[in-house]
Amino acid sequence: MKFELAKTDAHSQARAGVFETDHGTILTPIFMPVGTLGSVKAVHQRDLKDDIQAQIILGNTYHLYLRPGLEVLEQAGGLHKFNGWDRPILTDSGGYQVYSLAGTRKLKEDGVMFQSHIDGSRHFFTPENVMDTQRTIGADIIMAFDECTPYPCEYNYAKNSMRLTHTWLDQCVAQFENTEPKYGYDQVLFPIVQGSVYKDLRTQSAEYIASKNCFGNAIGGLSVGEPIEMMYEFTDLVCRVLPKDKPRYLMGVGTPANILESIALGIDMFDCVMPTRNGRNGMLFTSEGIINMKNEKWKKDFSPIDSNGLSFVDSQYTRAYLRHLFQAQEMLAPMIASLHNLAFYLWLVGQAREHILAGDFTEWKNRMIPKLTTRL
RNA sequence: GGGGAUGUCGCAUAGUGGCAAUUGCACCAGACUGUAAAUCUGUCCUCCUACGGAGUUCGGUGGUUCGAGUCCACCCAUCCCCA
Repeated sequence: MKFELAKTDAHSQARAGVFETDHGTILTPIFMPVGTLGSVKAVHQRDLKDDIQAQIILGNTYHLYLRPGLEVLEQAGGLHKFNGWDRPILTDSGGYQVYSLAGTRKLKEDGVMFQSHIDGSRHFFTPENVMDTQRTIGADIIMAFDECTPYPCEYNYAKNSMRLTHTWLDQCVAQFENTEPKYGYDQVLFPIVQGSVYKDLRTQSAEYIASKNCFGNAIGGLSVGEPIEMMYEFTDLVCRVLPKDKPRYLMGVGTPANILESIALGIDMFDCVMPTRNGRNGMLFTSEGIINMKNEKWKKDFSPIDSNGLSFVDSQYTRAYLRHLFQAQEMLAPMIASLHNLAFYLWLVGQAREHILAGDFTEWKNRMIPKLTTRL
């Protein structure tokens, strides 16, 4: 694998890069649709690939481990073969589930005891077995096992949690280096910066993560409820510490505006459930603003969903019809909305890249932000 | 013509003396940031100085009662059975 910067913006920290994997090239900055269970909810692989040209998608270790399970995934020949997606895949380690499933897990020094949300069965995740699991899933990019701290978070908790994440990282790196890919293509490991919203901890964590000299680096523990300015502040702080020549991944972010602002701070990779989950719930992101498709005001709006949109659904369907589909709870509604939103997110990061290459990124970004946050 | 039953906030329901009144649906609005989410929350009689206050409500009219959706009388409407 290879990551190279094609251009760095003169007026911000934004960068345009080329990330080459055995499953194809990723042009950064990039947005990665989330496909937790091995499927981007409500979206066909064909539409993801041919229509909106997603370059990489996510999967989740915790979910895939529980179902369908490692035996199935291994026999299938890995997740790519199993779900028919032949472009890159990144798997989250389950670190986020340590946070989101706080009610059904027990945190220990050597790992996390999870109680399955599906059948209540107990499972123990360790840095080592999480690496093995991700080897078996066959993700191109593997995430270190971490603890995503909540917000707010006491200093001492954040400090101890960060230390635990670092200890686990050592174990992850060792296990990763002592094992081989299972399906004949390369895999890389990304460690994750934690430290909550404490400057000294974040700095310390970023330095530690950078010292491991992994292929790329990720920032976790943000966008968990803290004020948005705080998220930018800490993204900026961490980016200033992380090496410039390696890809930077801001986990779980975010709104279209969040993404542009974070690109300006030096982030290359994003993932977020927002375009798919909010899409399923009737929210559409467009270049003119945000639409709540369920609102009565679209009842008789027979204009296209998004006249600037690049997906076939944007011109194929009208707002009135899509609202009708949501009202009637037709399955087609979340499908259309998800595809539209993902198309928009990918268009947005693609445009960001174009403007970085053209040298007018900041100007373009500042022009876009007010539109992105408008409520139509 | 005779007998029986029922009328509650859009629809459907709960409520047999303290009730602006249960629940579901619909409607309207909001939330959602490494997915326990095709989910969740709020509003849903009217008005206001709106985590509070005021006014009008349970087919109609009258009555009993400190107090009535609830009890009584009559009326109206609907449904069922027998002619």
